[in-house]
Order: sequence, then C-alpha cells, then structure tokens
Amino acid sequence: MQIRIDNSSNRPVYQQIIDQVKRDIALGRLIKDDKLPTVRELAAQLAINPNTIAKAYRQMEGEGIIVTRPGAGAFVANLDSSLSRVVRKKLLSDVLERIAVEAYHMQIDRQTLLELFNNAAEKFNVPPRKG
Amino acid sequence: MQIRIDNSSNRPVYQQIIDQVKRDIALGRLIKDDKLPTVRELAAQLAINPNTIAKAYRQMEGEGIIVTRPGAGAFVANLDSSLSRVVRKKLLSDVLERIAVEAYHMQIDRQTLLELFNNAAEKFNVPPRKG
DNA sequence: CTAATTGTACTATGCTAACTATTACAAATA
DNA sequence: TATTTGTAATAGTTAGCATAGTACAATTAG
Repeated sequence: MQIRIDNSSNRPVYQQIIDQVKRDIALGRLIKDDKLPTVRELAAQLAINPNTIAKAYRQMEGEGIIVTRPGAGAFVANLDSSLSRVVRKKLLSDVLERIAVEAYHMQIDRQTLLELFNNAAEKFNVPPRKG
Repeated sequence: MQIRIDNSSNRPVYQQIIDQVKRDIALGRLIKDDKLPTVRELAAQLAINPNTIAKAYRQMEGEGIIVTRPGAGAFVANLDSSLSRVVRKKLLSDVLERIAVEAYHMQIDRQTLLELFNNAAEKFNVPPRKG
C-alpha cells in the first residue's frame, strides 16, 4: 500500500487518498479483506494530520469501499454499489459528456479520444477476484 | 444563450457558466463571433453577482474560448488550444482513467461503459463551422 | 462630442471546505 | 491489563466562492 500526495495538486489530500485506494482496488492490487494502513501509521508516513486520513476512511466506509473496526483496522470490502444501475449509468454519462466537450475544445478528434478511452478501460479491465 | 444555474449542485456557479458555454460551442449552438450576454445582463437574469459572471468570462478569455472587448462585449473565439497535443492527450487520459476506476466500483462492465462513451462522443461530434 | 454601455479592477465582507492540532473515548487485540 | 485502532469533538488557520459597492477605460450609440 504505497500512497503519494501531490501537494501541487488542487485536489484535496483526503480525496487523493480515496482516489488511490479505489484505483488499487480496480487494478486488483488490493482485494477483499486486505488490510489498509492504520490511520496513525499513514498519517505519520505522509506527514499529514490523522484527521485527514480518518476523513478519507470514513468516506470510503460510507461508500461501501472498505469496512472499519475500531481496534482492528480498515479492510477492503466486497464490491457492492448501493446506487441503482440507472443512477450509476447517469453519473458516468454526465462525466463522459463533460469529457467529450473538453476533447472538442482541445481539438482531439473522436478517433484519438476513442484510443485514449480504450487504453484507460483496458488498464482497469480486471475481473473481481474472490477473497 | 440560455444558461441555468443549479443551486443544489456543489459545482461553483462560475464553473457552471463555463461548462454551459463550452458545451454550447461544442454542440455548434454557438459559433465564432457570436455575442455572449453582457456581464450585467446575465447577472440580472440569473440573479447573481456580476463579479461571478465576470470571473467566468475572464477565465474563458484566458483559455482562449472567448474574446472580450470593454465597451463591445464578449464573443466566441476561434477554436485554438494553447496547450501542446501531448499535454492535451495526457489531461484527457488522466480523467478517462479516473472514470474507468469509478466504473469498476460502480460495477459497470466495459461494454456498457463503451456504450455510454459512444453516446457522449456522438453528441458532440460536430465539425467546427467556419464563421 | 456626449452619454450610455461594457468588461475590468479593486476593496471589503461573509461563508464554507479543507487541513491542522489536541484530547478523549470505545472496541479490538496482544 | 495495556496497547492499538477507528471515531468524535473542539478550536484555529487558510483558501476558494460569492456578494456588495465603487470606479475606470474602451467601445458604442445618439
């Protein structure tokens, strides 16, 4: 579990932590029941306030990404979205449309955009392993 | 030029304005030299502070999306990104990868994601018209 | 030329999110 | 029993967003 914080990024630190945990899970580097670093451990390693780590863990717990138990630690949970499929597709569509607009203004043609999309999709095309 | 502000959104107002102008341009509803509403006009219509509109216009001018002239107004500019092609592709790749991760956690399979992508891409597949 | 319009600049204020610092507590572990 | 762990709560700082008001220079309309 290697996490890096980019202080020059305008993305909040707690969000960067969430991003990277979710990414590692999507990549298959983290699987169900894997233990995450403790709040204090990660706070010391990254030299940031424990509250910031706790905030990230709390939010991931809320999203069902991890399960936490005081005294034990934080662990990767089962893959199980609480949102309806319709809502999930709507959320993704909205972001994809915004990307299409950006691509237009960046003068990236559709074929090139499709290539970039395929590259990204392949990278995370990992079937969920069973713990 | 019809702009709508969603007050329940956590997206900043000035950003929502930028989103919609860029979207209208990408859709071909706004073309080069088209005049945008004046700062005060749009502020009155949306019942928000003129400074917020000015901020949106200033940023779009900085991105080369529009051209402004005091006394005249704000106009749609030529399509011309100041960033190198490599940088533009990198920017898009990063966002696309984040979406791929989200899709994984939302349990949206690759084929479904591809469909959503194609829908979004088609919508903005408009060849730039010449003014 | 004059007056109105337009984008911009500036200062000040209120609000919220993000982060830090510190202390304390309950559950799990050794 | 003592330590470790996630959580909660309070307080303070910083930055971004939005509002309010005033003023200025360039453009436009008369």
